[in-house]
Amino acid sequence: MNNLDITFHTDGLRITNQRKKIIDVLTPFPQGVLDIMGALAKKQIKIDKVTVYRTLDCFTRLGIITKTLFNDQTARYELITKHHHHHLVCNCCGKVKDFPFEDNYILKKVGKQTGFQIQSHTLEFFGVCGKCRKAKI
Amino acid sequence: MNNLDITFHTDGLRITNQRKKIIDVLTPFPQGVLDIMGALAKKQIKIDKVTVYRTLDCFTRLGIITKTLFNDQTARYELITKHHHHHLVCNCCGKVKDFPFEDNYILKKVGKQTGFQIQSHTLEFFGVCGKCRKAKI
DNA sequence: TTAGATGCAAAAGATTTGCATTATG
DNA sequence: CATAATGCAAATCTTTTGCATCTAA
Repeated sequence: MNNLDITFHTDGLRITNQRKKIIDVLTPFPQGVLDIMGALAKKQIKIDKVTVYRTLDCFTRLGIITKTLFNDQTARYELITKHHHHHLVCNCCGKVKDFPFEDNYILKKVGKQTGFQIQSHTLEFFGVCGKCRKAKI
Repeated sequence: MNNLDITFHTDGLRITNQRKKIIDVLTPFPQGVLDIMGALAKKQIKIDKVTVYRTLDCFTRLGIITKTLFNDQTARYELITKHHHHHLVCNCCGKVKDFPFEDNYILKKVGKQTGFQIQSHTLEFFGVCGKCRKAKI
């Protein structure tokens, strides 16, 4: 019995073929539902979009992945890693870069100052990447 | 001639009645399109939703307001103030609190480390506010 | 066997587009 | 008067819901 089993079964959840396939294509890098469907398609796997949405919601509630809204109004999902990081999104080519940022300090500070019990936060940077800047000159 | 005129006219934009009314109800506090429509309705002002969207987009491109996506998948707009701040959103009652955070240092650091030219960033905290926490006990 | 999961169709909700009309500069 | 802005209808896009069927435990 591995960690995944334990996490799932405590909530009466089931490990299905679809869930296994979806977790296989998830990464510690933010992907939209279309990205995920595409990754599945590449492997000749066909899973209904609704199932993908429901699975991602399930994984999010279990704390396996995080959901972040990007500026293009779509949600991105990524596996949670020990080292929490944030993102830089290029407004020009859409490339996404990780940016490690130690935010424990600020999270504690915010909680103390405001009385809020912080459940999640988002920190995203948007701009133009080096390559696109050069291309414009 | 005030600053608003200059900003507008350099782009061949026009100051219309609708734009004046909309700017009147904008605040240095994030509002969704429905909030804005509501604020207008309270003043007996009827402006088409599409016009509101187009106006907000125009103001955003002019740098008068910022657009941020909240966890409920809708965009919020707020007047840009000298003192940039971030938000705490209560997942329970929806209340939004400001949280001042000096981020010049981190912005510069991110730009240097990654070669990105940062254009905007979002930092939002989501959790449960003090009142809702007490209410749950 | 039985409740949770899936897939299809359809709904919902936010935002965008097309186009004829209006009004600013 | 030229053209930017508006309003209406309809389209688009992402995400959610309902429901019959399937399947993991």
